[in-house]
Amino acid sequence: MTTETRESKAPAKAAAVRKPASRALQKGQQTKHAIVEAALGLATQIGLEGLSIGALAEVMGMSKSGVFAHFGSREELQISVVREYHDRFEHEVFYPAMQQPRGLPRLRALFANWMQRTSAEIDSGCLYISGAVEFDDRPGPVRDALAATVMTWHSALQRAVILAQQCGHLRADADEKQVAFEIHGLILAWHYEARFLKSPGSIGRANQGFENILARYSASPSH
Amino acid sequence: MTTETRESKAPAKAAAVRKPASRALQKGQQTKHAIVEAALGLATQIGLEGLSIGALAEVMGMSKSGVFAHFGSREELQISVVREYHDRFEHEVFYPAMQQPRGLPRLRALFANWMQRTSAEIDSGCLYISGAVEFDDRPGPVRDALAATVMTWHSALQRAVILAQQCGHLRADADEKQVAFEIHGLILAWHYEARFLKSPGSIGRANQGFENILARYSASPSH
DNA sequence: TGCAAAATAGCACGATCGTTCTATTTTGTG
DNA sequence: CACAAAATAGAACGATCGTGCTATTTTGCA
Repeated sequence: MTTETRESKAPAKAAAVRKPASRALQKGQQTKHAIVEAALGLATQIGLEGLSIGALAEVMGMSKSGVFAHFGSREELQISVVREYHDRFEHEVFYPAMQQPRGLPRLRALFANWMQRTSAEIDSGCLYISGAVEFDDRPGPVRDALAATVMTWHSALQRAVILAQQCGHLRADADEKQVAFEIHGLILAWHYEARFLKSPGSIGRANQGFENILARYSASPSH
Repeated sequence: MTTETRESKAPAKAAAVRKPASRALQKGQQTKHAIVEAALGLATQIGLEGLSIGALAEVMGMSKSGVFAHFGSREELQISVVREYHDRFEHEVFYPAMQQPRGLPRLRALFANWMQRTSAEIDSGCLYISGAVEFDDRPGPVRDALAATVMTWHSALQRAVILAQQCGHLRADADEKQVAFEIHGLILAWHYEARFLKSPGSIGRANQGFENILARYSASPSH
């Protein structure tokens, strides 16, 4: 759940030679980050493909070329948005759950944080879901970045399942991919019904479905 | 699972006065249908929003305005595509399953046909899924048509669950919305993993998940 | 075979898109 | 303060979009 070797364009001497405290030619970086944040807000609403530099410039109160110069291409902007989303997802879902003890507590925390994250996205939209639809047959670096990010998260989820098995909380013969698949389905169904169909009660069905999955794969007898 | 009162523009006398057999000013209708079919093919690949009249005209070997004249607006074209998709879904998934006896056989057939349908869409894309993402925060007649169509299908699925309960195949205390929710999640997760992530084995996980759901809500003891 | 009507083509419009180019302003630092 | 470099603005480009307008072709029926 880590992604290294980014921002390779930054000159190495920025970290080597510095005078007062630790600020080195940062004005560009911080407005770039502000642009990415605004772009993420737009992308979660209208999608990565619907994200346009013109609309982004208007939100930022800048000129199109001023925004464009930070990325060099629309694709690079989209990739930056994907990375920003990945970082937020990591900090809001993954890291907090990692502070829970291994096994069921951590798995529950992962699901609860995931639900909470998606809950906030019922109004704004989830980039992992909309991006998957937009780029499922559009090969290129954006799709690769998106898919790599999602698969990193899925691997983390599967690892939590395996740990729960090793702790004796889940049946040892359960397939961690199967468990993660079914959990993923609950999130997707919830997002679909809540955000698109706007059917009430879907959050309860997602939570109930999670309990059903735990009960099925639970190591404890009966129930 | 029926949608009446469509094609209201057709003059009523077309069905009243006819000479030879039963063909009345049909050239326009049949090319319109051909256009909608081609549009559906495009929309399943690049989405309803990505569907452009120019690209559609090129595929059809027609002029832009020639295509446009059949619909009067892009929205009307999109709605026609949604209706065409609905019809196909009905004929490929719903109607064949209705020939199975009530209860588990029919529910299994619904899921199997749904899977088969989605399986064919791993290459082309599913309009109910991509459309939901594209129009989840874009109100208008296209969204309404899409949502109504999906909810019709969900109702049909829930009705099949209730029938299975009445047949004694499923537990009477199960919530049909909960069962349909979990089944829907399996389809969504499969579509996501197969079409976007391209992870192998996801079809088996979807089928396994369905068996898990049936086992959970089965009326028969143990198992 | 004619003739009205339907179907289609051709053209142009304003708007928006990503991108490039060249000025101009702002920044950080000697 | 001065000066180089970074950051931003402004204008323009070709392309594509949906749509309206007017011709032209094709159709169906007397």
